[in-house]
Amino acid sequence: MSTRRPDTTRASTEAALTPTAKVILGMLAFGKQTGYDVKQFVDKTTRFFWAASYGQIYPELRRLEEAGLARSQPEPSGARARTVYTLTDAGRTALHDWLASGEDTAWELRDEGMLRLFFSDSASPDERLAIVRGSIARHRHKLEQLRAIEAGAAEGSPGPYLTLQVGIRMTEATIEAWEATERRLREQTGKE
Amino acid sequence: MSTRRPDTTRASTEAALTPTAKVILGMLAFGKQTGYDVKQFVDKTTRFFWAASYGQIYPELRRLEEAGLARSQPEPSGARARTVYTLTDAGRTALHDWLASGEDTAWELRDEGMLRLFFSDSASPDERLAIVRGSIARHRHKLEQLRAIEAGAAEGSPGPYLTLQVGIRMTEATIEAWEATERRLREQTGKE
DNA sequence: CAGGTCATGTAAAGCGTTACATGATTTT
DNA sequence: AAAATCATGTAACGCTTTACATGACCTG
Repeated sequence: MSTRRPDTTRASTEAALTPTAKVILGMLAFGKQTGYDVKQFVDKTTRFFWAASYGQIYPELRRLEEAGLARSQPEPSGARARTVYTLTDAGRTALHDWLASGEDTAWELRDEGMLRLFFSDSASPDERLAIVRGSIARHRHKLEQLRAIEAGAAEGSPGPYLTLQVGIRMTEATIEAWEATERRLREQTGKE
Repeated sequence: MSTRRPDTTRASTEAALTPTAKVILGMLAFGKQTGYDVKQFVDKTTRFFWAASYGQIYPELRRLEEAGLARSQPEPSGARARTVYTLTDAGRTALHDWLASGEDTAWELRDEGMLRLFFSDSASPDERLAIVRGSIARHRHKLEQLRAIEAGAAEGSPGPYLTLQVGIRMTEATIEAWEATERRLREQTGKE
């Protein structure tokens, strides 16, 4: 098995998955059924590193069906409309191909706290300290949320569990990095 | 009823700064002069936590001037067009207000490696390991880039320097977190 | 004189959130 | 009976990248 690049020849006729398609495919494989379902679970789990909104999810579900990666069937609960989605074989393949292809792994961070610190020469020492403390507070809050998930997380499925562990360690370390900065600033200025 | 946005209340008439406005204001305060200049420096420094493209920068510079936060003057170098921007007092104030306001500190991460790990129950153990190793490789590469910046970074201006330190520590810890996951997987499967 | 850098910009497309709108069902 | 949750969707808007287009200046 050589390192097969996405050949234009055959088999790769499929358009690349959109970002939201990736979560949805995964969530459907995970047993999630409706758009609502997917959204709830995203908000409980992946949101820290991969968010999605209804405005993306519902249209994308339809697109996935058009593309033959998912199949929908109406399963109303009483008189309440409800559409259940399942992966097709093509969908399962697409998910697997994406998981197995190490290509173009997106990584993107938008951290306003870091941007503020970067420009903090335009602020007073006290304001700089406030920026640092603000970041610490926010990351601590995030850590609490992650730990809350941890508490209720069965170790049953390794994927989510391992991911949570990485997220927790990353966040702990981020807090430490910011705390080190705080210490540095306090030492320099001798401030409280 | 009209969608009332918090505008016409005098005291803080200024519309909120767009994301790109924040980098630009900071960069101008930092002594950067042209759009090109701003872009080069962003790519060398903040890009890891706050990116910006020409397609945003040039229009935003004009908007900032319209809003009275920046002033432009043509300073061609020879026959080559060149527009130099400077902060106005209002611009300096806006920058400072943003730095000092702890409100709504955006933090957003998009990490495809984590998403893959999350869904890796749909992959084989070997593929899961490959996902983890891919993440490690990518973060190591980023760390190298950060260290390269560090080498050439004068400690002169504390803001950028402190930010770089935070970034380096964060990245180191992220690598460790992923390596711990790799170890865990190797222990479980007894794989190479 | 070729290739790199300086310098400016635009158009189209993609991605994403927010806010709105609707109504059924379940829980308190 | 009210409030929360389940469930689906759209329209408007905002942000961002990508790809294109142009041309001057500098360095080897």
